[in-house]
Amino acid sequence: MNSAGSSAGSTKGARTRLRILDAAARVLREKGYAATRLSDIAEVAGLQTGSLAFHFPAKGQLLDEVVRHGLAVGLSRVREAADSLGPDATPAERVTAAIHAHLDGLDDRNDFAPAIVRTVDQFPPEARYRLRDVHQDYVAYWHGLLEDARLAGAIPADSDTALLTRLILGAMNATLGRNDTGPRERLVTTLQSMLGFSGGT
Amino acid sequence: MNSAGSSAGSTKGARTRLRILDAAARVLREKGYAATRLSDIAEVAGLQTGSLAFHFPAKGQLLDEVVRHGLAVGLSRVREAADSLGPDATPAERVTAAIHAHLDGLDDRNDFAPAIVRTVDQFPPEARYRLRDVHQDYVAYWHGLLEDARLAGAIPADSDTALLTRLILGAMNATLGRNDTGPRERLVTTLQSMLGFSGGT
DNA sequence: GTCTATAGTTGGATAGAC
DNA sequence: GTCTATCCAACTATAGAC
Repeated sequence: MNSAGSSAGSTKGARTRLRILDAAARVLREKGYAATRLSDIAEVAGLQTGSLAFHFPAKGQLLDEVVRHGLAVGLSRVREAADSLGPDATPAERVTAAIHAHLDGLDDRNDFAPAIVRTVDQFPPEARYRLRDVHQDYVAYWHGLLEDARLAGAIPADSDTALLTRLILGAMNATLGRNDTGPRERLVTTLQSMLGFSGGT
Repeated sequence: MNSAGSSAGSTKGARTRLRILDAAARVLREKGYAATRLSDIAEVAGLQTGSLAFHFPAKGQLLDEVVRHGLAVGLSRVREAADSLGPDATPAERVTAAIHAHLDGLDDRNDFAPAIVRTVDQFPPEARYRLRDVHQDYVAYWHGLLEDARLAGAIPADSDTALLTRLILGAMNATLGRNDTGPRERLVTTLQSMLGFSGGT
């Protein structure tokens, strides 16, 4: 989820805009919402502070856009990972692929997902309200995956998949920035067992 | 975890200090680290901004103290809940009691635990470093509970309890501020099943 | 489209009266 | 132990040249 930029066919302005978003995600991840200064973003993006105003009217809108962009990219990555398995894949396999994709997004080399996980709760209430739809889209997609798995018998029939969705996302996000979560496979296995997986990697 | 104050036998200064901590926890919970102004804390505590300096030399130290105090109280609550079951209780019962206590702390009527969960990641790096011990104490106590449960056969023998501790704490903390997690009993049951509980409430 | 320069705020810290 | 008053640094936003 790094590199919002580098789309080839864009205008210069569009490319700069994406460079600013990349920079903002990085600063946001490192400093948090209120401590993120436009001057920091400008420096990382290689511009002067005043120049940001041409692309984004205010700090709030810029940071909103980081969340929108990050969640949109994140959802498309997860969706692609689950869908690319082809029509013969089991729901359990799709969930596992989604877990891998989500964990990949949280990787320390990325900026957007870590920035969002660490700082959504710091956004001012009005901003959180504006952004609730994109959040809901992400959660809803996961809920669909788990509900499919439940209906297919991969996880217990009496599972509350809406609740389970919240909890498993919380569990995954709690691994952010920890160096003590061990190897990826062990982590994925543990998450599967938390979901009540029976068979079917 | 509200009300750091109201200890009877304290001096006036000590009581004021606790009133300031209560106020700081509330503001911190609502606004996040950097957006928390000393003037807000002072207003909630019923003092003038300048008066805070008498009790805490700087904003950073005041907010550090919120985390220390909150985690110390939280740990003692969890410990008490698990220990008060008496010597005949099973490890699984102790874990369940601890889950209840942790969830109680996250309740919206409290300030300290929600403030800490929402904002630790916003503290400046030096502060997080200073606070790592108190965090570690909390996590270590939970790890001990889960390891006891594992050895007693209440959760699968091949569980990585260190990892499981991180994940289950993350799952519980992810319920903070959500209104859609349903009734408490369902939540606890789901968490138990995520731990791989077999029998023994 | 990006720069420099500045206006206008805000907020943490401090000094000294009471 | 708390108040008032003030200083000073930091930062967003904007205006206007290039």
